[in-house]
Amino acid sequence: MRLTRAGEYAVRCVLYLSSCPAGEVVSRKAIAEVMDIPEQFLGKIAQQLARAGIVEIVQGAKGGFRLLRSPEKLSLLQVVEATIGEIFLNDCLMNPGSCLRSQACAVNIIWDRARQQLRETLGDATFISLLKSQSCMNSSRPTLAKRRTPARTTKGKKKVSPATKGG
Amino acid sequence: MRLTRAGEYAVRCVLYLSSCPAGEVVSRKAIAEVMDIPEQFLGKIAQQLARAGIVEIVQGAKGGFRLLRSPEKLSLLQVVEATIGEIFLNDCLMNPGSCLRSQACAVNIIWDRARQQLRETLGDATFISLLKSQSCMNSSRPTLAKRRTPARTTKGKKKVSPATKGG
DNA sequence: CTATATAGGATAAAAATAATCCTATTTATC
DNA sequence: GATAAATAGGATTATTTTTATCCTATATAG
Repeated sequence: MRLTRAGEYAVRCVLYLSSCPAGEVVSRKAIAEVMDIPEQFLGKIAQQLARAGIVEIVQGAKGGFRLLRSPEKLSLLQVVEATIGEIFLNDCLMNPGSCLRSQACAVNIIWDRARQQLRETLGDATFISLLKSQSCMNSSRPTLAKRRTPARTTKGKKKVSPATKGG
Repeated sequence: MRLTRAGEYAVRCVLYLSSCPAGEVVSRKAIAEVMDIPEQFLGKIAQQLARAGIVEIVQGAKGGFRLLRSPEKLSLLQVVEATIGEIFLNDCLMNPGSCLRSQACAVNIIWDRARQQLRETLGDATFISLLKSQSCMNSSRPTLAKRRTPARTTKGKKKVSPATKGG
């Protein structure tokens, strides 16, 4: 009944991209380090975000991910569902054919109502609104959301030192 | 992000007990057969329902389960949470200590709102209301919810024949 | 006392989740 | 074009969660 870690990582990733200048390519490594996501795993997650048209993956040197959607119009729901699939809360809804109990079933009507509320709540939460208020990043990383991509002036790779990670 | 099968089974079990005369002991086997629940697994689930004070387990010959709570005051939420634990939708809420991102985090505020709505919706759904409207059982089992415990007049065990199961 | 039933610990099987490895391919830069 | 920097993506592995099932013990009705 919980958001998977992949879903959480996806949100973190997009949250970070949303805090960077629009259209900027941010390296996978940087996102992984700053947002505390296993880098290879982030690669997989980004593929799903790319399939959903949320990010663009730029290969090659200086490659990375670019946010394609404006944070004003991108919701938590879109990012989460791009990653874990459409949200359902129970199985009868998921596979109506597999279960004789699906139609006009009072229990499923409740679950369906709950599902709709959940999706509406997540759908109303845009990334711009998440950034405006305190976001996950702020409490653990110093003023991260306000920085404009740390790798801007650095040509070579700038490894985030473990010392500063603790915050 | 879905209700586990154990949770679904628990709901089915209580739904069935709710359809029986108050205080009646219904055998595990009967519940398992009619509601299509693996019998041993139902045993485990019943233990959790018993710990939560929702059912009483009666051992020995003519044993089984008895619903302790009135279906008017018993909610889907209570049964589900007795089985799968308190509902959380993400992990920061679950283990605030383990995650620096928990406090005043916009993302978690959204998840928390969604969680509250979900719990409220499930909490408002009483078993009596589920029985009054079409319930899961009705579409797959003939008028089950209206019957008053089939094992009433039968002394020996009455095995539900596979032929009638198909509906 | 015997048959009927559930308890509950241990264990197993299956599925989902989380991650990692490694080769291939793409791209910027020299 | 060569080279280095990056990601792609299939295959694989590890871990955790879920879903059971086995089996001995124990309780109860008659």
